[in-house]
Amino acid sequence: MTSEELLVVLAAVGHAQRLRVIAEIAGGRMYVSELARRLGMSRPLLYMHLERLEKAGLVSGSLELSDSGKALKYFELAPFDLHVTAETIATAVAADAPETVSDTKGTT
Amino acid sequence: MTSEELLVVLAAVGHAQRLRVIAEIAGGRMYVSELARRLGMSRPLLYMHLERLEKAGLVSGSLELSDSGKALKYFELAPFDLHVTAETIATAVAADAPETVSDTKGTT
DNA sequence: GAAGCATGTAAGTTCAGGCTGACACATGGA
DNA sequence: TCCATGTGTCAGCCTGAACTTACATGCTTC
Repeated sequence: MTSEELLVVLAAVGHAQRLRVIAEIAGGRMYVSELARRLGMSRPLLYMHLERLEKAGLVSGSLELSDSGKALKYFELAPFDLHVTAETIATAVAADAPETVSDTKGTT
Repeated sequence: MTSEELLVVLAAVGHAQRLRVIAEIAGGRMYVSELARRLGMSRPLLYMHLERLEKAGLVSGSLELSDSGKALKYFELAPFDLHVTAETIATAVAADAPETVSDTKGTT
């Protein structure tokens, strides 16, 4: 895992609102408008956060038709298990910068 | 663990530069100026990041006197092991908001 | 057709965090 | 004394993220 990939997830999860979003849909899938009402935030804003969470692979959304024929966008948690230690981070950063500067080998 | 505490750590670790800082001192303790040179960033900036990491409990610094009598501020990793799952988050957020709105119990 | 509720998106604004440059101060050595 | 190197802090700029308002669109139901 590169540091960039790790960073996307960490940055995604490192925000109060997004933590609330995760906590909310941890209780079950929900469509956007409903979720926005529950969390007391505007839909456009929620959209942004959901987008970010989705890009990080933490949630996944799917557009579905309700009985009444209305289109509802449901979001649910994607199972994730992030283990963060100094080693994890060091490894990720190392993977990100392949060229060991201190080394004289010019394996370019 | 409240969501705030969790957030401090996650936000601290959710930044490229700070990941690099952690990765760097994962290889051993180092004083600020040296660290700044290695990472190629200004000391004031590094200070800010170190402060944030320290507040999150990820690193710890100590001012020491070198042989030459110069004061050096050494930073080293604080052992940490962060496990992030939907449950972790949900629990933290729940701990943050003690009043269960949907519940009628007034166990305040 | 108007009202209600849903998805999307495109403005625009505000604000915190990231970052730079310059400073004060201390010490050791030429 | 002057220079190099270290700590520590402050003022200020600037970018990007967060957030709001407003709109277009589609579907039902009255």
